[in-house]
Amino acid sequence: MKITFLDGSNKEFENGLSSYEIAKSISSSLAKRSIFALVNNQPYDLMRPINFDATLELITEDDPRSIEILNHSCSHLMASAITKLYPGTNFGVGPAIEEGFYYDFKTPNGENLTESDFELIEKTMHEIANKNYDFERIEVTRKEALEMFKDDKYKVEIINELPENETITLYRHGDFVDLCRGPHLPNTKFLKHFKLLNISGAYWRGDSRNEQLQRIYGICFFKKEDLDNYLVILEERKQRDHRRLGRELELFMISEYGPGFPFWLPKGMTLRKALEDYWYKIHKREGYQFITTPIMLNKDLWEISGHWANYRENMYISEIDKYEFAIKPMNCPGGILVYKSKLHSYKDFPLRLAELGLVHRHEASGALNGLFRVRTFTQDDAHIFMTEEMIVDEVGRLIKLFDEVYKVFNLSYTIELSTRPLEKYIGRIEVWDRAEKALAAACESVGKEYKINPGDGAFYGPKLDFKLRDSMGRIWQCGTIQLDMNLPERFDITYIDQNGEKKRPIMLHRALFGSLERFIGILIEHYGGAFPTWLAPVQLKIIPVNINYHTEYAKQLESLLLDKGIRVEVDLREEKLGYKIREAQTKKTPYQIVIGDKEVENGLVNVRKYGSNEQISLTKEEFLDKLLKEIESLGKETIIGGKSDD
RNA sequence: GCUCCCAUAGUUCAAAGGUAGAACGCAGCAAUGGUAAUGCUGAAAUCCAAGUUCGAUUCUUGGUGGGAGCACCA
Repeated sequence: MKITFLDGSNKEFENGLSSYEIAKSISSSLAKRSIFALVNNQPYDLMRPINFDATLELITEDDPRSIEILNHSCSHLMASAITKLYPGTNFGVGPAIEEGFYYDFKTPNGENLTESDFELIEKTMHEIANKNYDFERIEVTRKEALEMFKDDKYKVEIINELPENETITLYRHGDFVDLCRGPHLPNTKFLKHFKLLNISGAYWRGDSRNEQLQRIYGICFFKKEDLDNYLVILEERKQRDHRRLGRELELFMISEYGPGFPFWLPKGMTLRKALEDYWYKIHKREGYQFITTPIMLNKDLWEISGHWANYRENMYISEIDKYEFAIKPMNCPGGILVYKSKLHSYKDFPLRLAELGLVHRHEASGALNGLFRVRTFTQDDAHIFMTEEMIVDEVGRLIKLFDEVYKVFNLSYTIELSTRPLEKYIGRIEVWDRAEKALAAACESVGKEYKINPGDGAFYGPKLDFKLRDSMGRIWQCGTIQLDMNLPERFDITYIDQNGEKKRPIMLHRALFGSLERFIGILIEHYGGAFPTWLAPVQLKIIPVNINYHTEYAKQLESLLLDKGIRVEVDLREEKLGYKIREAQTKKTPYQIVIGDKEVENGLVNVRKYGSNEQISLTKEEFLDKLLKEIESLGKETIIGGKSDD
């Protein structure tokens, strides 16, 4: 057989040689370091014989692609250890994931394992791995597979769902055999530096109607230092957690009397207000009009909108004067009432009605998570009414706006286009197809990549979702652009076209931040609490060296800055200078100014930027001018280069 | 909602079947200072309910709240 290598060279080999043997013929150290191979770009076990002309790429442990194989094999190792400790355990699925691996299982007597079992499982894993078992690939028929796994109902279910013509493969190390597509490591000896991280429940096949299995997450690396580094990173992420920073920086709190109902503290409210001001400014520029709609409306309205039928279990409902009222879980019905309050012409389009709308949703208790998932939040919502021809332009314009705003925060994001659900959807398929094409075209028109998320659209229309990442690597939907083919019908909204005829407009929902709560949660973690000056709750701390001699000048400076809208505080406490400096730094105040004799005599300020040890002397006027420029430019122009926490 | 874990001053952590100790923060007093913690003194806590027990904050059960994940979702 002829094997072609990556560099384009090729060589004849005896049929049936494995990648390992081919590697060995080139260099024994290459063979040793190789983890798996890509044969005609298909992942192949290193020891699997090749019987045909093929291209061959050997993947060594230095290649990031090998880490997935390592983790996948480690999940098998864990399963073998659990089987040894709890014979008869049934296994669900056990893949490698972005960070590490997991395996779902159910012990024979249904006893639940806990974190305290990790030590023993890890020890057993090491014992098995140290036997240096080869991972053997075994091909079997469906019948053989069903016979082998007859005691494992999950595996039987999986086997029965494999396509008829697919070769069924098993992998064995030692006496443990698992149904698996592979590929795997050549040998368990690579599995040395792993750690089990957490345990939880997980529904079989990801469906809450099914029974719950146990899931253990773990992670594996080739080198000990990589594992150690990872554990340090986990620790650092905890330091960045917005719930922790929210408390330390006094931004928000959540009381046990209102789970999921955050309180904004003065510092957090200031930050939020800065964000809202920015939001108003750009939306005004983009031609939006602003409204506020009531947070509570009569049940009849929710019956028209369909929420009463479809969303009731998430709504807070109250009876007033014998009528049922619901607190709004969404702003759209209110926005539509505003639209319907007058007759509209095609000349009004696109009509953009924006609202910082406070909504309440009764989310499941287990879903709550700091500011990321709450039961009351403010959506930076807007409803846009237009004709179908306007969709591509308007959505393209929106994507550009979203991009501009996320760039201000240096946030990276991905776009997902969610299409028509397979079952639960309303409207005609042709309309859906056109709408989906329009959203895709809008992305393309502004040169943005998107991933298609088939079947994940809302029942009333397709949508573009903008996903941001938190410090734990979890992805959260923030921005969203949704076409609505339902509410315009239900509310019978119309406009008058060129010919004086009544027509049905297209309606679009969109949110840029998604919710202020979630977005600010993301920002807290993104900046690690060290906000850019324009957002920081306290932008500037003035610290007099001696409160008896320097207070007057400090107060003068304060009123000069306050007058320009700078958020400034003077620290007049009877504490030592070092103490106040330390606090200004731990609270991550963007700028601190120290006022002493030198400054008072010469009308100067001594400035230090957060994260920097550099001190700069400027005149008051010069400093103010630069500070205002920095704030005005949203941080693009800075006074002094300092460490940025992005 | 489900599985597992957790619950002690405002916060972060100790300790114990016989009512609990520290650090930071807070209050008072002293100290007047040049870039990350001045000293002393003080106030301050066992989430709620039932059970076991001579005695429970500790053990058991239930509730409430929190964390990780699943499911659900901005």
